[in-house]
Amino acid sequence: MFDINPADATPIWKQIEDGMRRMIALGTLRPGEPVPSVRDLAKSLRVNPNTVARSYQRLTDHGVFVVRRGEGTYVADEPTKPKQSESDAKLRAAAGVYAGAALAVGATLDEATAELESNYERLIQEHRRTV
Amino acid sequence: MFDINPADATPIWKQIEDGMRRMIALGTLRPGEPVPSVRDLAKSLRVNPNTVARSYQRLTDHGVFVVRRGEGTYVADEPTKPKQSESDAKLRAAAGVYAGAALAVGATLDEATAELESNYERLIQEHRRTV
Amino acid sequence: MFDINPADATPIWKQIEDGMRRMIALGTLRPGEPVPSVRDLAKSLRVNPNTVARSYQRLTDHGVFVVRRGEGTYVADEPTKPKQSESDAKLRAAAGVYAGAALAVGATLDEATAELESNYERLIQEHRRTV
Amino acid sequence: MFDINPADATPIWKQIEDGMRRMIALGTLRPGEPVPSVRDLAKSLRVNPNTVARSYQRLTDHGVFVVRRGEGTYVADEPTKPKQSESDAKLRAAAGVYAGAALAVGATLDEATAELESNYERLIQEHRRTV
DNA sequence: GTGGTCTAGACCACT
DNA sequence: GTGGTCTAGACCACA
Repeated sequence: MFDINPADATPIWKQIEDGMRRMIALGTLRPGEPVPSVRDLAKSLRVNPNTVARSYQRLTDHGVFVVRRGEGTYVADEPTKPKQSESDAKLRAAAGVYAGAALAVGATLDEATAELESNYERLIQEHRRTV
Repeated sequence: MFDINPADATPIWKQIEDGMRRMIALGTLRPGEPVPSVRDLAKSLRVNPNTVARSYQRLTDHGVFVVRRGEGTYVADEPTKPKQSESDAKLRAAAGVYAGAALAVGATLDEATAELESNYERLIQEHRRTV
Repeated sequence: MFDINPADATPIWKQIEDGMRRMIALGTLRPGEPVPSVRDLAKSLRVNPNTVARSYQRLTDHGVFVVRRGEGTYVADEPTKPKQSESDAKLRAAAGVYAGAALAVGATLDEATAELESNYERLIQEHRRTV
Repeated sequence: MFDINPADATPIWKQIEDGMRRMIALGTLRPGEPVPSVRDLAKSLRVNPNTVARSYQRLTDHGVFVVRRGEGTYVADEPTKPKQSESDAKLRAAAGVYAGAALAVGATLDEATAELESNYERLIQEHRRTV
């Protein structure tokens, strides 16, 4: 569904959580649709099942997923939109980190923007491919 | 010289390392110039000296700083330019993380770019102020 | 696995780092194999875990070790061969120090060579014993 | 008279002390001969005079130098030969360090020996040149 | 004064 | 269990 980068400092459970949110945001995963079982996803991502379970738990807690007991896990019908303010804060924080890294390697704003665009497109393509 | 963001998950020693690299990249800190002593910087950042020492030592190992024993620490005369390939890889990795975060909160490419720009400018301003 | 010599002026963390590199160079530690946990090695060497961690982290930074989060530390699959030029430089520097010491105590080249050989063999034996 | 390598981890005062011992061992500096003044040597080596003074003090303490008040410092008439056992111990320790470094960079015994020889010769040449 | 090393112990996150 | 980070404090060597 998406790739896990073990070298990245980002916790794996967060990479999974973000990956799921991206798929929903992009419409690759639609409200009401089932999501892979913890075990299946763990196997396909070559990751510890506990780690996947942790991500699912968080997504469920946040109302993004719903669990139908005995059936499985599904994307919530009315995926709770995080408050705009929260999303903004997260985006701003992430932007600050990226800008700091770009300046540290001596990249210009143009270079940083170009790299952002290509990665943005790449991620979208990766998710589309999955469909 | 720059700010430490304790809320940021980025380790403090890395924030310091990146901050120093930024100051050099921006020319606020020039080759041959002395950098604050470990103890001074630790005090001004309200951080344990060991943490600052760790950053300094990494920068020294990478040839960005040079130590004159018993005297102090200085910006290297010929600040080793990291290979272009390495800088590119770092930038790409950071861009991937940011793009992923942006998509996860449902931000458009334009929004992500705008946020990047404002943060990029903000960091530059902060460093210039120090002069 | 190897001995730490507290009398030696060489920092402990460097003795550990070099010891690990030797074990890999000698094949006592093979690519992909796990290395002792930080805590275990610290206990067996009777050294503070932080000191061992420092060595491990340097080795990881240099691509000699890889960390699987939450699992443990392993010898990298393709142990990065340091550039020949770097190895040469290190060897030359070390040789210069040794030659200087030998001359300072009035040892002839033959004596210095003999002592080198016996120590070289001794270290190999010590590592082989570990197998 | 000899070179100081500030990059080398060996303390500068020890580099000076060893350098002096080498010059005596090689006969470039003979018993009864005067040695450069602390200030002159400090200037030519581009080193802090305190550092040179420290080396001279140690050499005087060990009976290698003698101070004639108001005149200057001279090589002792009967340079105290360090006990053979002490010299051996020093040589052995230095050999151990060098052997360890050689193995750590994956050098063979032949390579290590060759590098030792060339450095040994180099140092002798450097001292002879000074005459 | 400078940086370097080491210990001790705490806390955290990941698996 | 694993490694990673940070603090606190001590001691040392160097200049």
